[in-house]
Amino acid sequence: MDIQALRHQQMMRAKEIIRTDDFEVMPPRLIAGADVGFEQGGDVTRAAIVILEYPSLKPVEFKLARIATQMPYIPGFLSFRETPALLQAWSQLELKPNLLYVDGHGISHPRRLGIASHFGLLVDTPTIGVAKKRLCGEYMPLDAGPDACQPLHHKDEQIGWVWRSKARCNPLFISAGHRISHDTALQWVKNVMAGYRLPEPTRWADAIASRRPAFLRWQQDNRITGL
DNA sequence: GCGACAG
DNA sequence: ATCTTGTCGC
Repeated sequence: MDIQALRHQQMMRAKEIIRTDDFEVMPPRLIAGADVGFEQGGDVTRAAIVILEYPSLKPVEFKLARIATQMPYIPGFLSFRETPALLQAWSQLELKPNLLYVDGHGISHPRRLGIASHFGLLVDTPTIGVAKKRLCGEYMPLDAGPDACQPLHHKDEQIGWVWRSKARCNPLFISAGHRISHDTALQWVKNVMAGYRLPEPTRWADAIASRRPAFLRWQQDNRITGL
């Protein structure tokens, strides 16, 4: 694989990212979370996308895709590794969300094309990047308390937010993905929190992609009750 | 040259 | 990311 070519592709596609609010529906009626996991020592990539209703935050559909892993993990090039599986899960969905939360960075990326931005561009849908670690940029130390927030900067521009979503937890790195502004991205993460460190769409997608026991139990229960 | 480095 | 038990703190 040619990293130089991928870097060039990122720089070109980053120019297509829309950083202003562009919701088809405001507020969105359907939101979604996307996450990727791995099996068998990394040979198999597993992508989950889950659709939730807003504002109830109840899941109404989910799809899981499994494909052979395409590429190794290289910081800054995550989307080339995870996007193929995500696209497959996306294509199987019967419902399409008005807003999608992606596990990883959006424009808070060295070339402004993290996985949330790249995937948002591919499926032409508003996206928000929700990452658990910094990839690039600098920020002022956060207050100890909950709800502490600082802008994330890189090369003299704001690329996102560092926000403590829950007391005594490490902060989240929130950034615009595609077709959304900084402020709206942060606002819509706050709008879908339910008392945990991660927003609900991300939490559900993670539970599905990683086969969490809590999700397997939920799935059993709802087959019986018919959801 | 050295350190940093989403998932 | 994934492999995994107990443990500390609210």
